Parts: sequence; C-alpha cells; structure tokens
Amino acid sequence: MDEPRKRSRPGRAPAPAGRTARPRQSEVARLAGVSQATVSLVLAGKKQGATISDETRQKVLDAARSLGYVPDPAARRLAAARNDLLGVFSFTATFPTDVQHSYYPFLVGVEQEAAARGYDLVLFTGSSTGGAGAAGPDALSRVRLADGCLFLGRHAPAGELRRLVADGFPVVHIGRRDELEGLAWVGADYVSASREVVGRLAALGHRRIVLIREDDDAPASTDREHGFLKGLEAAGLPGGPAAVFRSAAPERELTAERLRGWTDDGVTAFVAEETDTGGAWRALRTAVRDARVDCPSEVSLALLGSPPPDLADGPQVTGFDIPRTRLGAAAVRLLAALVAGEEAAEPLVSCVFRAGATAGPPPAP
Amino acid sequence: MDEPRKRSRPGRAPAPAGRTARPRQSEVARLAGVSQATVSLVLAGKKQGATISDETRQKVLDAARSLGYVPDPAARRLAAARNDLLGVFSFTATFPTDVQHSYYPFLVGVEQEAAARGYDLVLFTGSSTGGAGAAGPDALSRVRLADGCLFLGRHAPAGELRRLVADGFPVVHIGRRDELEGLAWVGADYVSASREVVGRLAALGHRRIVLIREDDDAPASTDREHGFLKGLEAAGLPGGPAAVFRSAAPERELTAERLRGWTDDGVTAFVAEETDTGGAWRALRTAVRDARVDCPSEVSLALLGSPPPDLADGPQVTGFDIPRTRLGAAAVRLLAALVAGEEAAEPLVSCVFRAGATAGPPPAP
DNA sequence: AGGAATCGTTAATGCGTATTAGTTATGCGC
DNA sequence: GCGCATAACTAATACGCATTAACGATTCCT
Repeated sequence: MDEPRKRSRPGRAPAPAGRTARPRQSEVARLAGVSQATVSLVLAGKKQGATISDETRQKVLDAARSLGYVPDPAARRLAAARNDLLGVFSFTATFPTDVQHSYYPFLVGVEQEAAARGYDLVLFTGSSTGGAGAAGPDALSRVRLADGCLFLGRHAPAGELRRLVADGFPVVHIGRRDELEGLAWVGADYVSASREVVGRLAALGHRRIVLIREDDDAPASTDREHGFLKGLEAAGLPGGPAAVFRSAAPERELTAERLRGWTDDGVTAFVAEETDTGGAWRALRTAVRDARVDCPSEVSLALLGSPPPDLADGPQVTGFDIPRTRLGAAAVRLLAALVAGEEAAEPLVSCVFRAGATAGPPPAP
Repeated sequence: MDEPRKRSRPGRAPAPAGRTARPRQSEVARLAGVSQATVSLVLAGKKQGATISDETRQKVLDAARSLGYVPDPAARRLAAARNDLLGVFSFTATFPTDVQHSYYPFLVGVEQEAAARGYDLVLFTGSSTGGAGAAGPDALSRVRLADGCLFLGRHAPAGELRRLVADGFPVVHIGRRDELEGLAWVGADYVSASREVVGRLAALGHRRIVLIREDDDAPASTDREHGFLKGLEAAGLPGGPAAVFRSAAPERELTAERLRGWTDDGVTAFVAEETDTGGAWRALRTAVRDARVDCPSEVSLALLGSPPPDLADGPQVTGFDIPRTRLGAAAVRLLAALVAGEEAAEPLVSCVFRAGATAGPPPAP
C-alpha cells in the first residue's frame, strides 16, 4: 500500500493552492493495471517495439484518455537528451523599436523552417541590456542551452564564436563569414546574381557597362564586383579596371560630368552595388538626374540588390532581391543538419532577378 | 575509479562525431574537486544557504566558466526549479509573411522587458504548420518547458488554456480574455481612453455627440461604448440609447441622410469605434463626405483607436493610440510575477490620447 | 574536558519519462 | 514431459539538477 497522493516532499516549493496535479504515466499505469514502462511503450506508439498486445494497448489508451494524460515535455526531453530548441542570437535587439532595422525577413524563414522540423526557438535577449546575464566574457555561453544556435549580424564576438565552434557546438551564422575557420554560415549568392544582371543588360544590347561601388572591401562588395566582372567576361564585353568605379568623396566623387564622360564614351548602362546606406545607388541617381540623361531611354541603370526603403517608391528598379526569408530557412536547415551530426550543405542561396523598369535597350547610336 | 567519459549508454543516439558534449554539473564538480551538490548550491547563488566557503565558491565558479557550463533547462524544470525561460505562443505564425499582421509591436515590449529581467524567450512554433507538433490535444503542452507562457491572439484553444491554468502553470494572455475564469491577461484600457476622448470633445464645446459602432459584442466594443457613455455622463451631456448608433447593413446603414438628420438635430461630433476592419470609421468618413459637411469646421470626428493602415495618410485622426509595446512589457511583468508566485497586478494599460486634426470647436450656431 | 552548537560538504533521493535487461507465461517440437 | 524459443510485460536504471538529511571537523560553552 502506498501513500495516496499527498506527496509533500519537504523543501519543495508548495504547489499553488488548489492545484490539481497533472496525471503521470504511473497513474495511468495504475488505472490500467500495468506498469509505467508499459504505458511509456504504448504511448510512444513506435511501430517498432510492437510487442504489446492489442488488449493491453487499448486499456492503456483508454486510461490515458480518461485521465487526460499529457506528457511532461521537460521529462521527455531530459530522458531523450535533447531539447528540440534552436537558439537565435543577435547582438542587437532582435526586435528593435523600428521594424526597418529588424531581422524580421530572416525570422519569417527561420520560424517556418524550425516549425516544420519540430524545433522551437529560443531568443537570447543577450547583449542589449545587462539584465541578469551581464555582459561577461561568457555572455554567449547561455546559448548552449539550445541544441544549436543561429547568429544574426556580424557583431557576434569572434572569440566567443570560435570557442563555441571549437567545442563542437552547432553554430550557423547568417551572412557570409569565412574569416572564421570552421564557422558554418549561409549567405546570398551575390556573385551569380550580379553576373546575371550583367547578362541581362548584355542581352538587351548594352556593350559597355560600368559598375559603381563604394570604397570599402566587405565581402558583399567584393562578391558583387567579382560577379560583375564574370558577367562581362561571359558576354564577351570589355572588363578590366576601367569598368569599375570606386566612388570616394571628395577626390573621386561621382559627378554629372564624370557620368557624361562615360556616356559620351559609349557607356550605355550603369550598375551600382547595394550597401546598407545605399550610397552608390544614391550617387548614381543624383548624377544621372544632374546630367539630364533619361532613364531608361538614354541610359540603363541596375542595382545589385534592393533600393533603400526611402527610395523604394517610383518605378521598380532593375536588379535582384535578396531572399532573406529563404536564407533564414536555409540557415535552419543547415543548423538542423549540424545538430544531427551531418555535414554542412550548400551555404549559398540564390537571389531572384527583378526585371524592373530602369533598364531597357541602349539608345540607337 | 569511474569510466572516463565514454558514456555510451546503449540505445542512446550516438553523439555526433567530434562533438564535445555539453558539460554537466558533475564535470564542473570534478574539475573543481568538489561534489555535484556543491556545484548546484554555488550556482544556485542563493544568499540564503550561505553555507559555502568563499574559496570553494570561487573554485566552482572558475571551473564552471572555464568549461562553459550552462544548466540544462529540461533538467532544471524537472527538478521543480525555474529556468529563466518565458514562452511566447501565438496560434498563428509569430512571424507571418506580412509584417502588418504580425505581433511585432508587442514583441518589442516583450523582448525589452524580458531582457531587463534576465529571461530569455522561447518561441513555440506551434500550430501554424503541422510540422511535428501536429494538432493533438497536447499541442500546448510543450510550453511547460518554460517557466511560464505568454499567449498572443484569441485563437488559443480555450480548453488547453484552461488546462494550463488549472494546473497552476503561469499563463498570461495579451488582450482581454475574461470569459476564461482565472486566466491572467493584460489589455488596453479602452474604457478610460474612450472616456477621455469624449471629455476632450466636450471641452471643445460639443454638446451632442454620437457613437458609431458596429453590430457585434466583442469586449473591445463593449468597453468603448461603456467609456463613451461614462464620458458623456461626466460631462453632463445627454446619453442614453440615442447617443449610440449600431450600424448594420443594410437595414440600419449609416447614410448621408441619417448623418444630416443628426447634424440638423444639433449633433456636432461623431465618434467611431476601431475594429480590425475599420468598418465603423470607414462608414462614418463616407457618410460625412457624401453629406458634404466639412471636418473639422462643421463636424468633429474622433476614432476610438488608430485608423486602419490604408487610411493612415492624410491629416492625423483625433483619437487614441493603443500602446502595444507597453502592453507587451506589461504582459511580461505580470507573467514574471505569476512565476514568482505573486499575485496578479493591474492588467490594464492606458492608451495615449492623440489630438489629431479631425476635431475642433463646434460651429457657431 | 566533555558535550553541544556550528560550519562546510557530501551522499542520497526525487522529478517524469525512455530504454533495456530481465522475468514470467505460453506454445512448440521431439 | 522436458528443454527452448517467443511473446508480453515489468524491474531497473539513466537523464541532469535541486534539495536535504547526515556527517566529519571545528569551535564554543560551562
């Protein structure tokens, strides 16, 4: 005879008054007249260990239903040595006051893919405030509570990241990040996308195309230039340093005069890289307007990415879209693979060409 | 002598190659030369059981840090403790493809407040896709992994919610929801806000004001009407059924004629309730336009909420803003209190009056 | 000086479930 | 009728952590 149900282990926080204890497998077992293990086996429902008689199975199922049994996820996860949690860590707030600055598009994909794979997400509210985790050197160590973790933005401290990677903790970075040996990441395929844009322009009849880029060397910039040059080459067009202009105020500013010079010289199309400020694109638009050349009848313009929000109105810009949602999903897929101990897959996600209205055939000579 | 680390319990999924398992308290203990219990005591950090020497405490902390120890949430939870995780559950996708339909404004507040209190967030990717969780009767049971859970939207199945509440699991619903006995919730104080709007109109000199509402009885509608009537009463203005118009197409539609009837009868201001469709406000604007009365010179208009996004341009509408971000924060505060076993606090968050330009003094008689 | 009170730590136990190694029934062949 | 495989369960154990009773070592008191 065992004590009824009054289990009041001392020291245990007193259960909130009036709280009906949830039924456990052991209670289902008692009601069904079998052992707890049997209940577990039946409820696991695996077709594999089918060594349970139909009669017993039914008794257990009935008992479980009548008691309203629900498994305790904590216990389940503890016993299974996994918790079906994927972390999401962004150095800045994940939900900044301004949606524009948020990772929302990524999160859409992350949530979808995570849900599809049965994972829940842990948002580490790190960094932003020093709440309880403070900003110690082990600030990132809480992420280990998940089975693996996604990092957004390039602000994650390299040292800590390296540590996680070295420990074999599954980590995926959204955005190219290959200076960190062994870090898995997913990124947009700027090379191919840029190359395609050039290809489209060439197909329209353009023979001389110039890339306007800013004067820094982020991977995103380098990739685009690389793709641009490959595109020229593939189309049999003149490449070389003359096809690329690094604008740098004030010495090498993109002025209307300079633009005129190019068009007079036979250049019929311009391509600008996308950056977070949209600097190159802004400069290009301004120069075109000041030079009083019409787009797209006199010059064609294309942007290697999407225009900044404040320039988003007006006719659609020829260029490509970065599939952030798909990137988020790809990141989760990759992370799930790492968690499962598989090898990393293809990290590049292709961008989608956007025809737009700022490019057309070159003017007749 | 115990086996080194090769713990390969049969049946357990083999750890991914090369992956160092997360450190456990027992490993921290070994490194620090103490027992697992001591580690637990030290890491619990309770000032209460201060029966640990500073020297030992330091050894343990160092060991934990150097191993990157992080407690297993499932184990913690199982041992009837807390794990500093708050759940966020929305029946629809938390990050829908369209930001407009998302809970973003709430999440901003939720994240801020959670971070400030040292909680991380678990996003339960429920329902939306049938991924792994399917739609069983225990769909909500996963939330029990967290210390408590926030529910967004009124789609959370009442049965499951009731179950969680009955079991004493801390739950907070964002948005009024008092048909469910014992469910904690936070909501906007529509009564006070509506009352204030009426007060402002009265202060401007309006003596007859009519409320245009839709024909349903959601709490949000009832609250607004209640506040509206209280406002009239406080200002000593005529209330009663005549002051409220339930528009219901087609029998009782809000037509220009009807509007004219009111203005001819001395009504100088109209107030519409906000709904998700914005129906009442749309009808009111249309009627005013068709009746060719000018706003605000001839009639004053106010909206008990914010205009729908597609009507957001033009002059600002007199009314009030629902402080979604603050609501999110308030929800977290309440949830934290419940988790701590305290009693629920004030669930209402006040709205902010928005002066706008659609209301002014009544025309001279 | 002998016993009590105190301090610092550890051994032991439980949380609820999954898994596996038994342990009984039952049926079978010879 | 006696092993022996098979079926149907159950006992035992581990998961990682929190909690507490118990214990050895000091220090304190009278």
